[in-house]
Amino acid sequence: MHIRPPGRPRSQRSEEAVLSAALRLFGEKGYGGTTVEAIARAAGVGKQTIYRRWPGKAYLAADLYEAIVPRGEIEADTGSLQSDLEAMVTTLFQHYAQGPAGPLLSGLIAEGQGDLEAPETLRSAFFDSRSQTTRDLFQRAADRGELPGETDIGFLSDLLIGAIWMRLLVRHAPLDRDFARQLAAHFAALYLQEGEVR
Amino acid sequence: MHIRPPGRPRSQRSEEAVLSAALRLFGEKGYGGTTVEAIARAAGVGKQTIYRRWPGKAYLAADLYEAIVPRGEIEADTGSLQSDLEAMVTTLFQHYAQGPAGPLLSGLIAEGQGDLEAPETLRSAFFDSRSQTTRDLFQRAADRGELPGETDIGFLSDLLIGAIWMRLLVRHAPLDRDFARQLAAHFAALYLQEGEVR
Amino acid sequence: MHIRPPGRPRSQRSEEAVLSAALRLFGEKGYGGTTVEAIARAAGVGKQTIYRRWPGKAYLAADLYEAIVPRGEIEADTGSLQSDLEAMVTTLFQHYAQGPAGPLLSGLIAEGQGDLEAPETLRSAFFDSRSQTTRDLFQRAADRGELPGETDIGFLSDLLIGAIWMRLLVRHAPLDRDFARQLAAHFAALYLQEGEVR
Amino acid sequence: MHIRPPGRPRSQRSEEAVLSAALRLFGEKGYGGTTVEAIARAAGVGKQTIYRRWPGKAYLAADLYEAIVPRGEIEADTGSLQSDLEAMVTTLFQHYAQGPAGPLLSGLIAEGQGDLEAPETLRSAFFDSRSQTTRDLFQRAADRGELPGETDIGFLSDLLIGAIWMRLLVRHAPLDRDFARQLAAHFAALYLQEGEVR
DNA sequence: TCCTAACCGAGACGGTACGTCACGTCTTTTT
DNA sequence: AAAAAGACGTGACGTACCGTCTCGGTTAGGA
Repeated sequence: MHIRPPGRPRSQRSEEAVLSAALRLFGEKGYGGTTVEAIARAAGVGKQTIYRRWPGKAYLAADLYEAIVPRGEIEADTGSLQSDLEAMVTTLFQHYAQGPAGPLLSGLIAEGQGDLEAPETLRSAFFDSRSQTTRDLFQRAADRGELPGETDIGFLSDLLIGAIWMRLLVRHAPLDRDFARQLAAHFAALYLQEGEVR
Repeated sequence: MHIRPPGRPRSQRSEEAVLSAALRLFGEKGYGGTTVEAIARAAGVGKQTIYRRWPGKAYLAADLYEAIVPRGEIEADTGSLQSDLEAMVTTLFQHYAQGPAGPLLSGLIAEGQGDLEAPETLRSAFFDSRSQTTRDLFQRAADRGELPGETDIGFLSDLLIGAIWMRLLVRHAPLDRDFARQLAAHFAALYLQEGEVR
Repeated sequence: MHIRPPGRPRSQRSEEAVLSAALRLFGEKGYGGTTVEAIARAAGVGKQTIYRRWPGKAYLAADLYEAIVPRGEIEADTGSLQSDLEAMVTTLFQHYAQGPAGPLLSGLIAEGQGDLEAPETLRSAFFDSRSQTTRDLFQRAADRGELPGETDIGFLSDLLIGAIWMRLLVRHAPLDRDFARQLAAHFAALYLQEGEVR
Repeated sequence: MHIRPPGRPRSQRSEEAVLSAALRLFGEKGYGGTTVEAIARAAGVGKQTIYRRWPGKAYLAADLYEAIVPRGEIEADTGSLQSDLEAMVTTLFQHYAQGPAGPLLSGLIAEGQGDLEAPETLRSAFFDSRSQTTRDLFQRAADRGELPGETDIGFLSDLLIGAIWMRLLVRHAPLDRDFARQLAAHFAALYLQEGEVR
C-alpha cells in the first residue's frame, strides 16, 4: 500500500523544467560554466526547488547522465568479448560525441576531487554502479572461457574505463570508432596471451 | 648570451616562499580547500606576486607537481619492459602515497574540466609533456623488440595512465605495489599475445 | 494601495545594523578610513547586503547624514531672517561639533569629485535637496519683505552654504557660535544695503 | 657660494615631462581618474622620479595648479573693491572654464578629506597661501575706506571663496561672468549697509 | 469549509573567494 | 646619486555563487 505524504506534492512539471534546462545549459556552457542559480532561472523555478530534490549540482548532473546514457542502452551481450566491447564502447562514444554527456561526466569526475572529504555518496552511488556494467561484460566473457580463470575483472574494468576517461578528460585524442575497435581488440586478445604465458 | 630584462627582477625568495607554502597547504587542505589568498598569506606575499607568475591556482599546482615528482625520478631504463614499468609505476605510487602529489594531480585534472574553453595551455604544457615519459618507456621496449612493430604507443600510454588516474580519481582501489605489478605484467605480456594473434 | 514585491523582503534588522555600524565607524575612523568591508564585518552582514541597498559608500553616508541631521531639525521659522539663520546655522554647527556629521559631509563632498563623470545622482538627490532648506529660509524672508524683491535666493544660499563648507573642508577656522552670528548678521543686513543702493 | 650636491643632478627634462603629462591626464580623466602610475607611464618616467619630487599626487596637483593659475595673474588692483573683485573672479573663472584648473582644485580639496589626520601640510601650504590674495584684496579696500573699519577680512574671504568652491564642487550652477558680477556687487555694497546698521 | 502541511517562485541572507587596481617602497642596471 | 623599469606587500574593490532562509501564495488531504 502506498500512502501519500501530507502537504502539497512535488511538482513534476518543475522537475522536468529543471532537468531540461540543466541539460541545455550543461551542453552550452559546460559543467563548470553552469550554476545552480542559472539552472533555476532558466527553468523558471526557485533555487530551493532544486536543492529539495538534489543535494547539489553534481547529483543533478549524475541523474541527468543516467537519463541520457541509460545503463540498459550501453549493455551488450552478443556472445563474444570483442563484439560486446566494441558495441558498448561505440554506443558510449556516440553519446559523448553529440550531446552533453561528455562534459557532464568529466564535470562529475572533477567534482569528486578538491575537498579532501569528497562526496563519497556520489562515488559509490554513481561510479561504482556505472562500472558494474563493464564488470558484468568481462565476467560474462570469463564465464564463457574467453578469459583465463584467474583474471582480475576489476583490473580489466579499470584499464578500459581509465583509458576512456583519460581521453575524455585530456581531450588529446578523439573518442571515435577506431579507438573503440582498438580497445575491443586489446582486451579480446588477452586469453591467448595469458594462456600461453603460463 | 643572456640579457636581463629591465626593472627589478622577480624575487626568488618570494617564489620559493609561495611554492613551499602552497606545498604545505595543498597537503593539509587538499587542492580545493586551498585558496590563492591563503597561499599568499602563508607565504607572506602579495596576491599579485602569485598572479604575476602563474595565471591561476592550477598552473601553480602544475609547477609544484613537476617539482615534487620530477620527470627524471620516475624514468626507468632497466632493459626490460616489465621491470621498467614496475619501477616507474612503483615510484609514482610512492609519491601519491605519502605526499600531496596525489591530491595535486587529481585537482589538476579536475581544474581542466568545467568551462568548455578549458585551459588548453595547461593540457598541452602539462599532461602532454608528462605522458611523454610513459611513451618513451614503451618506445624503448618496442625498439628492443619487446612489442610488435605495429603497436600504437599512444594507445598503450593512455591505457596505463588511464588506469592509474581512474584509481586516483575514484579512490575505489589502492595505488599499491600489487597494482603496479599487475600493470607491469599486463603490458609485458603483449608481445606474445599480439605475436600469436596475427 | 501598496503591493509587496515578490521574494524575501529586505531585512530591516540588517539595514539597521549596517547604519549603526557605519555611524560608529565613520565617527571613529573618519570617512576615508572606513571601508565597506569593515562596515559589513562590524554589522555582521554580507557585503552584498550593503551593495544591494546603496550603490557605494557615498550613498550610504548620504543616508546616514540625513538620519543624523534631519532636515526638520535644522529648519527654523522664528519670524525674522537674522534669528532664523542664527538658529539654523547654530543647530548645524552643534551636529558638526559633536558627531560624525562633519566628516560625513566633507567625505561626501570629496566623493563627488575625482572621476569626471561624477555620481550625478548623489549631487541632485543629496545636495540639491539639502540646500532647499536654506533657500526656503531666504524665500520666507523675501516674502516678509526682509529682502529686496529682486534678490537671487540661490545666490544667497550658495554664499551661506559655501562659507560653511569652506571652513568644514579646510578646517582653518572653527564652526562655532560666533561664526553663526557673523553669518546671520551679514545676511540680515542686506535689505538696508540694497535698499539704499538703488 | 653654492656647492652642488654629489651624484647625478635631477633631470629637468623628466620634471617637465611629468608636469605636462599630469596636466594632460588631469584634464582628460579628472583628478580621481588619474593615477601616479599613469602619469609616470605617460611621461616616460619612473614612479620614483615622481615620488622623489612630490610626496604624492596631491602635491603634484598643487604645483600644477600654481603653475597654470599663477597668483600674480589673478591679482587685481584697480582702485575699487568692486572692479578688483570682478577682475579677479573673472580671471579665475576663465581658467576653470577652459583648462584642468577646475578639476584640479576640486580634486585637491577632496584629497584633504577622508582620513582624519589629513595632510595638514597641503592645507597650510596651499589653501592658506592661495586665499592670501583674496584677503589682500579686501584689506586694500578696507585701507581705502571702502569697508567699515571693524570688518573681518577673513570672514569676507571665506564667504567669497566658499561661494566659488560651492559651485565648483557641486556643479549645480555655472562659474560665469554673471556670477562674477553678482559676487563683486555683493561685497562692494557692504560699506553702506554696515555703515548704516551700526 | 476550514485547517494544516508541504510545496511553489522569488529573491534576500551571511559567507567566501575571486582577480584587479593603486598605493608608496624597493631593487635591478644604466647614466 | 639619479634615472627608467618594474616587482614588492598591502589592502580595498565590486562581483559571483554557494546553500539557507523568509516572504506571499498554492495545492493537496483530513477534520
